[in-house]
Amino acid sequence: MSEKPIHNVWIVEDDELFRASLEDLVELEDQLELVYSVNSIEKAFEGFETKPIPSVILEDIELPGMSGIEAIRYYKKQFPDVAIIMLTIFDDDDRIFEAIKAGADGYLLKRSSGEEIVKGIQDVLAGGAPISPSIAKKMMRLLSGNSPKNKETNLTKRELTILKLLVDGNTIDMISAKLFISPFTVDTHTKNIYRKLQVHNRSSVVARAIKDGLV
Amino acid sequence: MSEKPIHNVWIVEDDELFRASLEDLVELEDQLELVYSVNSIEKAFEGFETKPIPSVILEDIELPGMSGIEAIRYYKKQFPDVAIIMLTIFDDDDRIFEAIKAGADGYLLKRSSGEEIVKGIQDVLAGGAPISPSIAKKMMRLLSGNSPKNKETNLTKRELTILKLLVDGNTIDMISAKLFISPFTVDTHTKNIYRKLQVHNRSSVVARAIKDGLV
DNA sequence: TAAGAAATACCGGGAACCCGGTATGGTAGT
DNA sequence: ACTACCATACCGGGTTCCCGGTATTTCTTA
Repeated sequence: MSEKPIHNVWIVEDDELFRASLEDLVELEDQLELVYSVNSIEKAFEGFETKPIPSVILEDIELPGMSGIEAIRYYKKQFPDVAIIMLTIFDDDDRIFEAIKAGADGYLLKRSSGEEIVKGIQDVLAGGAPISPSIAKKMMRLLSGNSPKNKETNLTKRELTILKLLVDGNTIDMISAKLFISPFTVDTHTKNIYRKLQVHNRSSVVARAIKDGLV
Repeated sequence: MSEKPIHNVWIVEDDELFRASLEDLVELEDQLELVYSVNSIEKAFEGFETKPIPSVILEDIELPGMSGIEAIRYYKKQFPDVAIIMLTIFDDDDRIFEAIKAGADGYLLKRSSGEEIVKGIQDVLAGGAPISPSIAKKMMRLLSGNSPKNKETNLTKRELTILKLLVDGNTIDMISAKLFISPFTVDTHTKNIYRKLQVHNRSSVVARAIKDGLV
């Protein structure tokens, strides 16, 4: 076996102190080489032609200026094989989902230990996706759809049944036929669902039902 | 501040060797107390009435007999506050998604180090969701991959704008007012959206848009 | 057993939707 | 210059929704 391969690392982080500690972390690892470290996305882009191709980019998601999420797409376009780790202060950041969709490979909290961050870099290089546990919790909620609100909807069984059929695009008459009840009854249930969910039309009820994981 | 709280741990694992090493791991931690360790789900259920309530259950997902995923629901029903960590040999296990939906709190590979498993237990106790990086990769694919058509819906810019407003529950007249265009125009766009997405009513278009991540 | 919730059923009127048309000016590409 | 597409605008007729009511029959549960 020969030497372990060396991996180039870029850092994009505007907090000077935090960036300095990231730099230290990377430099202390033998198999990592810090090749570019900047405080804005705009500067990062300037390195596209001049700096060594990165294997890993560490990027703050809360950067001022251009959205850190938009930037992900550009990095991936420029360097298709790069692994991107987003860093964030907050674990309840709505941008997590956006970043994942844009192609981020990992998602770590800034309050993670240095050890955890280094391990995260190794994980992405091995093809894994390092995720801080509290962020993973968010992701799992998204996947399982059990958003916290869904426990307090106090919809009855019958109302839930009808709600599912509404979400599937059925009209009142269709539901009436499928459940063998009068269309008037379906109408009544529908009105009650609207009242309980505080919406006033079909579109909103469908949107609410899906987003809150009621179906 | 008094002593750190002690957390009860159950282990459900049929591989005798692996179970023994899990037992060792737990027993070596001061704040963890191994209170029940069995090799099948059936036996685990027997402990519902007689054994101390667990804070954490470590369970193999590949157990013979009753599905480990079904078991999750029973544990959660019996002990609503318990944190469940599933253990698996394979990171490409299709049951990952099922387990998450059933309410598992964490998902670790058996090949994880003892250190990582102990950290995982601490993570769930802190309300997080420990996930092995290679499994997290799977999850992220599910999250980002559930909108594959997203790029090829051939909706125009304007149609997308109107679609978003439709999903938010706006009527044609409201959209017309917001975009400063005639309601007839909005109607035309809506018809074109219906045709392109092959749906025939508001509910279906909202459902499609949300589920396919078009909005 | 009395009260309350759930499920059922009905009516009418105004609003909104769905669809099949037709039509025109602008703009991007070949 | 021609084609294709986009965004805009209009009409009419049938369908469906939305909301305000009222009302009866189970269930459940305190």
